[in-house]
Amino acid sequence: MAHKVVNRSTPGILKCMALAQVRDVAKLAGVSPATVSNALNHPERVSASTRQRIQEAIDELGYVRNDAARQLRAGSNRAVGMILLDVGNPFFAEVARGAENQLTTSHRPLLLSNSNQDAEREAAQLGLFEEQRLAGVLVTPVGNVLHRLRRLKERGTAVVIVDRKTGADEFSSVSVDDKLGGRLAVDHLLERGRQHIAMVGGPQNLRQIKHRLQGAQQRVQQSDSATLTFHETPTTDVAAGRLATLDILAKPRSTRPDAIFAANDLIALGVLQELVRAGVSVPDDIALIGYDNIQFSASATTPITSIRQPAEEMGSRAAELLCDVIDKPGAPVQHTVFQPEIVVRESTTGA
Amino acid sequence: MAHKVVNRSTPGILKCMALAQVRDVAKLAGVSPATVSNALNHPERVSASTRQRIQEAIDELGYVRNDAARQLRAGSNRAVGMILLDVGNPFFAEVARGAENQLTTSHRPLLLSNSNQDAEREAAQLGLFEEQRLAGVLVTPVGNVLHRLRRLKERGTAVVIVDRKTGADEFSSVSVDDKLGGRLAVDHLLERGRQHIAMVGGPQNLRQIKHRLQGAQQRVQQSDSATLTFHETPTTDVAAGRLATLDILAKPRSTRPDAIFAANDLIALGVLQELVRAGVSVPDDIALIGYDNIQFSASATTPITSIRQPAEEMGSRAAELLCDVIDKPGAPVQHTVFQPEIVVRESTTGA
DNA sequence: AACGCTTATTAAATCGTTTCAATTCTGCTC
DNA sequence: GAGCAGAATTGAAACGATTTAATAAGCGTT
Repeated sequence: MAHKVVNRSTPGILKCMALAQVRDVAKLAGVSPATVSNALNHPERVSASTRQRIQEAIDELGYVRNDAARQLRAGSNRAVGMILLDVGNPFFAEVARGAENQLTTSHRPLLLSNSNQDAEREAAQLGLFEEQRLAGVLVTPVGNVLHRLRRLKERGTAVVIVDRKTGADEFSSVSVDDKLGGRLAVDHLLERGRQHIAMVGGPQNLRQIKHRLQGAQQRVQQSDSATLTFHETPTTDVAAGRLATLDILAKPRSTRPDAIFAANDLIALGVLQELVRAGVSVPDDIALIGYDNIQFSASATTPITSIRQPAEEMGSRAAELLCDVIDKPGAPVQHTVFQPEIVVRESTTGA
Repeated sequence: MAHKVVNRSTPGILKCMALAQVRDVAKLAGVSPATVSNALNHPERVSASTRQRIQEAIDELGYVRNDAARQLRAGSNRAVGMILLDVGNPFFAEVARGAENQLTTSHRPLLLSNSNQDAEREAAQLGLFEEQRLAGVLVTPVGNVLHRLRRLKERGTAVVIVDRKTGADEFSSVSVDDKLGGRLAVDHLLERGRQHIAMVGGPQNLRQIKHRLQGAQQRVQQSDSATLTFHETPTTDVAAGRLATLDILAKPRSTRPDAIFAANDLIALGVLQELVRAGVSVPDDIALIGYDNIQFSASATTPITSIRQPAEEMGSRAAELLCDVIDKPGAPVQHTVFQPEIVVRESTTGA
């Protein structure tokens, strides 16, 4: 009898089990590819007995679905991507954890990546996400990416902004009132009798930091004696805090601040390290307050007062909003704004 | 004149620019889809003038390649995946950073995810990676996933094990000599005159921790007076360290250890917190040594002596090995074993 | 045994890109 | 201007899954 010639290198199983596909599974189970697909994606459509036979064939062959093909046909991808400003910062790690937990309950894989606060990297990552036709993206914008985000949205990818409220109501967002945070910090310092505050913080093009500074300035202006200076740092890590502190300590003693407000806790830790090394007493000589309330600020040489942001909750809420956007495309955009809280520790109060 | 009927909703640009594809670009640029593809993937095959025309069409339409289709046809994916034990642990974050930097130079996107030391999550992540036919995977195994990794390898996905040398020479790996690390830690404590050491550490099924314990035990056995007890914790975070410490402090004072060896720095920080809170002097009453030398251990209440692992280097080396495996499939497996070093700080020496 | 009616299964079309082989075009030599 | 090499371009066939609409099978009723 004549056989149709099969164009694959047919010895199949023997040759190289690298490429088992639905049709192999189907053949082994004695059904059609369509049935295999149904068994996988709509189990209720296929009888229990064939389902089992198919499962056995799958196990036997070690079949793993080719996601590219699936996606191409399905036209969509369940996964969502998240671009972090900096994985090395425990604050963002915690936000990511919150998002991940939430997404896991929605059975959506999360792809993490980080921009390192580099607009170019961010753009590259967005490009990847775009090419992958992800269901959604969680992003803390660093560069000028609004047009990219718009394009993503037009393409049907949901977008939620994390840790920053965009002016326009284009995207749902999760954020924290950074101006309030800045005010809280300064308020606390003034209450403790400090008058000359130095704020140390990463590049001003980071919205969050700019707002914290603005809040701080507002509060300072309400007092007629207090002063605020801003020491801009190129990055937001421990090293930045150390360098800035060296600068501050190099000044004549008379112009030294009596309090330092660090734009985040990593910077605060750096500041603390150099103050300790220079023999400056915290808080007696200089009080120190950080931002983010990462867990390490509580166990620092001198436990650091900090402005708490509900990191994990922010992540999970962002993920929740994202799922909303994905699942109900018509729904209005939503903004969740969290309130920062001050967590007072020794670095501003003394032992 | 008669037109062939196009099956797409043709108003195209007007209707919804969501779906510009090669054929739209081709039409606008007055060439065939094949040429567009060539312009994108093999620019040298297409003349400068058409290349430019195509580029203009792409910009005009906002065309973004559909990666699923590309992959399906190409059969491969440049991206590599990495499964971290815990993003919240700065050590792993730093390893990831190293890998990411290295991979960026090879123009390979990195997909991060974390298993949270949960075998089930790990398996799920591996499943995703498998379905995506990634070029390679960097993984620190937690569950029993050797068979999955083998399958990945058979399928053509490169695998490199991070932070653990598998017995068999199946996969290239990057690791640190954890037994030596354990010995170094105990050695240092004994040298400082400590005799009764308590090791506090996460689940023993984590290879790294088991090895650190073994190394510690070996060293203790070389002394006839020293003792070592092991306090197993279910996790490897700050909270675990705190809980274990409460247990230790609950014991009668006479049986208290005079030194604690924490299996990592997060645990060490937790231990330190509870010791401080209980008024136990570090290192006078109890010396403390951690592991990983994360940057926060240097700025703790009492700076913590720690065993340094070259995190970033490990990540970049792992990525390098992975690229080797991907690019030269025939090459032999390679193992890079880093040596840990002790970084001495106050927590074992006094001020 | 013919009839509806539900349930299981399948053949064939499709997703959007890349690639191969074939074709057209270009410029150049003799 | 015929002949030709090489470059530029293209039509049509993949890639591997899913889906739709159609077919087959089962099953109780009359």
